Amino acid sequence: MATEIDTTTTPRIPLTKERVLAAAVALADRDGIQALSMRKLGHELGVEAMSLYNHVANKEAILDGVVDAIMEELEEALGGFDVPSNGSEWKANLRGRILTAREVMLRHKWVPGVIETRTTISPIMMRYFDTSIGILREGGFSYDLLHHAMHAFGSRALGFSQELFEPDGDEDPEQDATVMLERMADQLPYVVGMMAEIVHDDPDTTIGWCDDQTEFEFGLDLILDGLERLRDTA
Amino acid sequence: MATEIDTTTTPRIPLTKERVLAAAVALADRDGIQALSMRKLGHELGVEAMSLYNHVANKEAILDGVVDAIMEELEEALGGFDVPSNGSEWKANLRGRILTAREVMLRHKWVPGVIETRTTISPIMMRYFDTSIGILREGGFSYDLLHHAMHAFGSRALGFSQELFEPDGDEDPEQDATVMLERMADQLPYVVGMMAEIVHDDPDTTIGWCDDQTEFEFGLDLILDGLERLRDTA
DNA sequence: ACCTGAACACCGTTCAAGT
DNA sequence: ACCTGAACACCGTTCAAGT
Repeated sequence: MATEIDTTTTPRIPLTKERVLAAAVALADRDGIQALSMRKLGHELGVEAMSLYNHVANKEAILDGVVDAIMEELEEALGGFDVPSNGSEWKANLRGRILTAREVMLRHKWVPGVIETRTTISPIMMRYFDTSIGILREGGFSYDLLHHAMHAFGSRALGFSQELFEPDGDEDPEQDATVMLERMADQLPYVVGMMAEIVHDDPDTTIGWCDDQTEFEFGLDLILDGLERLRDTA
Repeated sequence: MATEIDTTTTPRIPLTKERVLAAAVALADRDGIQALSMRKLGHELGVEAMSLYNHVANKEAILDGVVDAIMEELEEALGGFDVPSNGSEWKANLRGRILTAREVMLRHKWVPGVIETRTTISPIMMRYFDTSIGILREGGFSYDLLHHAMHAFGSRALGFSQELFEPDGDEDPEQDATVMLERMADQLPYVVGMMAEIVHDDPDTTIGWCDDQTEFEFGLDLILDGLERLRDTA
């Protein structure tokens, strides 16, 4: 492996939980989340898989740990989790914080998938949500409406949204969406109609794929605007 | 296993792809998605795991297949995928279809997780989306706006939303959200404030857990209302 | 206190062999 | 044509043994 430490010349750096988690993040960034196994992670650190158990309880603890490591990266990117004092600017403030979270997630695209498998909320995650809630509260929302709002955001509060059917890297052209579309065109009148216009709007791309950033911001603004309206009519 | 076929008395029903997929759905319904392994599925059918490969290409094909089986169940629940002729009722029609999809997903809670791992859209899924798009189109939406709308719905179009941190069945009380909340109360002023009011609103439950159905419908209506407004101001 | 090697109980999948 | 048994290349994890 490219990043393996040369144990013959390099004096052995003692293993710590922090080093294990940092190596786990690096491994997932480089080779994808499916490459994050105890054996491969051990190999990356120049150690047997079983040695890792001296520093973390089990693999679940590693997955909890890497999510926390990413939350720390987000806290740094935001300059700390704080509720800004200009409460009336809640919309721009929340929007900006969510788009920063999105940047962090785009740097570690495997993180959303791991977050979805977590069953507990860690303290740092809780602090992130606390200040998100705080921004809404200082923006004049009732706790009742703001609670609904947090549910409405869902994963968007953390900067990602479920893009259903993200096409895989290894593309079998025979079961490509384009091929199916041609073959089923008569059964899919509205999809065909939509595609024709999307492609027209975006002449650079052949098959009119979507700009994820634009779509994310569209959905985010739809929710933010809707919440503002509910706040003002309550 | 309770549902295993008694091969000594029952004449052997020939294995087919349909029987394999039906058994896979039943197994996941009963024991959870993690129980759906080739070996266990074979055992359920009174056959070795390797026999399954005579009827499906591999495990991925089984996962594709069970999603399609659920989509067929949805098609039946909806009485077919059709675009109703009363286009002006688009909002109620789309809302009703999505809530029906949600009922199907609640009958098979493991399905959303499987859908999230799919990389291709199957023909039946495509037909579902085609008619969803059709409802919006006949409701007076431009293809451009309706395309954004589909992205904004995300998984909600299929009746589920990413409930972050769904608490697990096996609850370690020490890392329960309640315990952490007490311990971190001073660092989480807004969460504490919100909780105080949510619990007050809902005196039946001790810790003020959320009604997922209510929250799903809130988010859904927020998006539907926002889209209607955009359609009318465009 | 930390690391290792062997082992256990699982995976998905292949392949040659059976009927 | 369909099913089987053995095997391969992986998993996470336990445990006794090393230093």
